[in-house]
Amino acid sequence: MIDIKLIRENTEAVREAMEKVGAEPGLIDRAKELDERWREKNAEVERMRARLNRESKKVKSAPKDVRQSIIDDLRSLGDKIDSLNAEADSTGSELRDVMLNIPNMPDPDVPVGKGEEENVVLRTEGTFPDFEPGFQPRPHWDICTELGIIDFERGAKISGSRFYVLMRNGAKLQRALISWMIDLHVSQHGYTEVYPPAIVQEKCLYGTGNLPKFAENLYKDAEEDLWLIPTAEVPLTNLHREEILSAEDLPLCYTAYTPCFRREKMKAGTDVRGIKRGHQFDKVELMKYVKPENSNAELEKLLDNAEEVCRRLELPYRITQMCTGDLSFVAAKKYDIEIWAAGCEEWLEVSSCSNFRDFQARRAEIRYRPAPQEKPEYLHTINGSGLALPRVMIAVIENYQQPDGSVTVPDILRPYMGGLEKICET
RNA sequence: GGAGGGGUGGCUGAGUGGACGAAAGCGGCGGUCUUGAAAACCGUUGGGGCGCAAGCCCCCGUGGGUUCGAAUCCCACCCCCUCCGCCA
Repeated sequence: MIDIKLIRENTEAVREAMEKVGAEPGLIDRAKELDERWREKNAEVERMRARLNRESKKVKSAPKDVRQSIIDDLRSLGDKIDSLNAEADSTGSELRDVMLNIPNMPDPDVPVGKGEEENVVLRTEGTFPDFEPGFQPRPHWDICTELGIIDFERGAKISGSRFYVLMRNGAKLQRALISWMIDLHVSQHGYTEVYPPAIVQEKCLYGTGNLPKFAENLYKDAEEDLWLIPTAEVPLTNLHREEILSAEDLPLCYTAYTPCFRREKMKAGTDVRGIKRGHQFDKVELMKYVKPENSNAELEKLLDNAEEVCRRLELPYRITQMCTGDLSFVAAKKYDIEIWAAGCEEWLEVSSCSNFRDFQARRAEIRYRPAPQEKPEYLHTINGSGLALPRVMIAVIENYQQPDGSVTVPDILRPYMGGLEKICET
């Protein structure tokens, strides 16, 4: 949530920001109006309640003969308060509903643009694979089926479309990547390893901003208030929900491996081949709780930590910055890391690194105390993948493929693969 | 899933209808004393909302209810602990 005070006091600036991200402009006017109405009603309720409290204290010592009439008066005052308070409450919850649907404000340095096509490629890194002249690199679904390390048909048989089964060295490669990435972030970048629940309560998803707007992308338990996480960002951000942290605890840096579940309902029909976009996938996530004044720098560091995975795997990648029109609902600034996959000839998004500023912190009530005795303030949250497994697998398999159909194991992963140098048909 | 016990401020823990946003102790912060530190002593110390301010309102697991008035009484739910059952 953005600060309601911004809407009250800087209405025009908020309107401009909403224009840039392509949000419905009426939301701001609606919020402003509801806020004014709520404050009026609430102030009235509080004035009446003050009177009720004051008079109630007198009842005990009131002379017997007037006592009953005072009580009668107060009872009717109480009834009035109840009904006016109900109005105030419903206005308040209407306001909250509107606020929950207002997206974050973009940072001033985010390029203005309407959509995906106006994102900016900041830089391209690494070297592209050097295949023999005349060799046409193949897509991973062909390579992996032939090697017997991914079984698409049986995945569909068990669970339907957009599911697959990793087999043998395919499963092992994923496991190696997970372990190696976590080790890298813990030992080289100073993150704390976490294994959180992959099923969470609804309020967690409000905290991160997945709800109320994006329910159609999520799986949920039909009977209980429990939802499958679409990313580890959800449990990691809720780890400190409704807490007040002390300044010296910050930054808190977490890394977690979890499965992720997405209904992908909106994307039906696209990317159905291969393992690029499944309903279930695995991810190693990076997440930070930081002081507001450090969030710019911390985002750059997190991006660099995620990039380190690409560098050490020696994969070609590029960094793009999202324009205002392609920012997520919650992000104030966002970079994507995309790895080049030589077989399907695509830049694959393997990480989105975002600064949410206090947007999620406000929703999830995560604060910190700048100094002892000082008032708590909302902190900033930052998050990015480090990295998403299936797409890194695609890139490794397609970029390290050999003309004989085998796949060379990147040097850095060999210790995690029992020394295996090459994945061959088995 | 069944039975019993319990959820109060950073922590321990009192509080069974009005003077309680809450005793006391510990911890934290500030000060006195001291060359410095410790001890001792004094003061201070939860969160939120509205308001220029004075101030007012709300919060004792959560949500309802009773009452002029609820931390305190009633109902429902949640969580934790112990025992039994089941189970990877």
